[in-house]
Amino acid sequence: MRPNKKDELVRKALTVFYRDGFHATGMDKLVAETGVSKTSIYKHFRTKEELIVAVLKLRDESFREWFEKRVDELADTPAGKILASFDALEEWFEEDSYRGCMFINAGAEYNCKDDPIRVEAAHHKQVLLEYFTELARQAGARDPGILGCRILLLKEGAIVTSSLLGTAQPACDAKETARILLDEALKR
Amino acid sequence: MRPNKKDELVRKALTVFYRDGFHATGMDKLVAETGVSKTSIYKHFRTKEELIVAVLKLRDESFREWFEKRVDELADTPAGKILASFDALEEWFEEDSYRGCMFINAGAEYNCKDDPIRVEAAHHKQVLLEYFTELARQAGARDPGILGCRILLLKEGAIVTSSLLGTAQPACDAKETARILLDEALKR
DNA sequence: CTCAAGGTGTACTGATCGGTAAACTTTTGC
DNA sequence: GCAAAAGTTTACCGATCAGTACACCTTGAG
Repeated sequence: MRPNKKDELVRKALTVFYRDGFHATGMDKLVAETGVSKTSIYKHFRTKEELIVAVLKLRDESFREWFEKRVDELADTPAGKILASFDALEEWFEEDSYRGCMFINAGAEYNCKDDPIRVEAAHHKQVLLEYFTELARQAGARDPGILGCRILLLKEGAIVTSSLLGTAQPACDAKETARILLDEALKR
Repeated sequence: MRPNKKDELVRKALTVFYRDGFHATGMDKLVAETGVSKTSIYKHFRTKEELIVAVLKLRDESFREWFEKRVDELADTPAGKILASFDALEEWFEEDSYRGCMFINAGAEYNCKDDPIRVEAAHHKQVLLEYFTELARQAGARDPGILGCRILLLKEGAIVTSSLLGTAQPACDAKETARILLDEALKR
């Protein structure tokens, strides 16, 4: 299997895991949906967990790439980008395939706190926090770390709420809330 | 099995499902941990899903009972109760057994949008939204519905973040954020 | 005491779980 | 062109999955 075949396996596995969940997706289903035989899968990944970690690494990379690119398209100023984040989220929520945040879902299924899957999920959130904190700094927030935390809270809340309630509305609520926090962080 | 035995089964099943997850908890493990034989379990619940729904109904009831009671103990005024919500959450986050929100976790594992498990999860969030909205109304918020939404976003965000990052800190961040939103909703 | 009714534990079902052994086919290096 | 290496297929492993058949035991009524 050529190296790009491995990437394609991970890419296809990502789709299935995201759609159906981790425990609910057996290796046999993965074989059927990716077209890659089980033996080949186990040539590249020693266990299902290892495959899941690879899937999460890809997800981290591609989600952030998409998100940051979309935010850059939607706004020019740092403050504008913070608000535009929620427009980008809204677009995501409205996709038919939207199934919440894959890292939150992974954390829900793998609870042992030093599980590599959970570590990967925590890492993703940490990197997003740094992204928002950097935007907050560029926007001139009084305390960029605190504003970053707050924006992250709104983002996570919007993801969970929109997923469970089945509406993209929380993205708008979060955006208006972010506007208030931004004002507060810039005044004086 | 006497009726209170059934409740005890659901209570014990709740502990196991919350600790280990839904798909990762087989009926055999449930038999071992509850001391109730499989035959007896299936006398009361036709399927595992039906048992899970019963567990979620109990969780909804007991969580809200604990939460609202704790908030009432911590504050007297409606605005104070909104802020005290995050103190109550912080206490929850610090429990050793804390494993995030059971409804978010359930939604992560059961993605089919009309699955009764998912419906139960959505219902729980809806009821909490009404709780916060009512507090916002009593506090004299300009638009109680909007403030309620925002507080809910903060709560969900804090739950997810504290669960993945393994720290109760997001409860404090969310509380300070709620204070800003409250001020904004009361001014003028 | 007897007998019926309902709750219980044991042992099992076929299906699927994650993972592997070994034969077979394709690709690669020389 | 030919052999070694890499990838694939098929068939299988024991364990566990959700769910059930049935014998057993307890209980309450007469």
